[in-house]
Amino acid sequence: MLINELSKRTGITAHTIRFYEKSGLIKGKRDANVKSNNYFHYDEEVVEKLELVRDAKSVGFTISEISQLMDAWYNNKMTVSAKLAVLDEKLLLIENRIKQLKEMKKMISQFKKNVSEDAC
Amino acid sequence: MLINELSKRTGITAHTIRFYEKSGLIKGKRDANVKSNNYFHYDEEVVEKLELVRDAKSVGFTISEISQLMDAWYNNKMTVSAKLAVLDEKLLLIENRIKQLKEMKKMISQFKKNVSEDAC
DNA sequence: TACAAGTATAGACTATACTCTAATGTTGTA
DNA sequence: TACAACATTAGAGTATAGTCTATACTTGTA
Repeated sequence: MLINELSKRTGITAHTIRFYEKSGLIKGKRDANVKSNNYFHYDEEVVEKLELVRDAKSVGFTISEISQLMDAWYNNKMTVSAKLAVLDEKLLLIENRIKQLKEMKKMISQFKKNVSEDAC
Repeated sequence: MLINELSKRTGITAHTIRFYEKSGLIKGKRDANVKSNNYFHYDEEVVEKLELVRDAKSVGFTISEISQLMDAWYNNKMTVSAKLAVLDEKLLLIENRIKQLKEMKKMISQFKKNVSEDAC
């Protein structure tokens, strides 16, 4: 599919998709048979990758972290142990963030209680 | 205390503290008695606030979200129900983020399994 | 009193992650 | 064939959150 369809499929604008392409997160392929244009073609794997990008971004991963994660996912040149190392690192990061969020939640809940009591 | 001490107390650079002051997150007071300078003085509440800023930042809150949160915490002009509304909104945000992080964790764990199996 | 250390303000600079514009070429349909 | 819709690249612009520099004044200590 071309960029416009990819954009519709993922809900990510063509501009941003091109930005991700420049950043190395995804790669479109050019059709060697077609000589009249140099349009990029994207397959289902790219759709999958963009969905991963969206999920990872929503939990606060940076482009560079997502890039590492994608390598562990799709890069066949990485050794298994290198992939596992990246995945373990990200798991740890996620667990820490969950822990901090839970503390924040406790704090805010306590705060709600204080605010309510002050009102009486 | 002056900015240098505040910086040491919180581990946040004086530059960043001034940036937070400009952003409206904290407020130093000037001593009306002292006329030779216009140094800002900070109290324990500011230390507390900066610690909150640090915690909130680490879980992905933006300056503007933190600003809202601080208002619900410290602003006496806000009504109780307005404060509770802000706090509830932030709680929801946190819960969503935790949910997403847990999904991400599941995904990465599954991925670890796949990578390990592929290796055999 | 000299002078190092601290403080204030304005504004320039950086990094991240887009977002948009301009220029130019290609494709598909009335 | 006209022309709207779509594609590409380069590069400019925006928002967020700092980070740093320059300039100038103040304070504390040898």
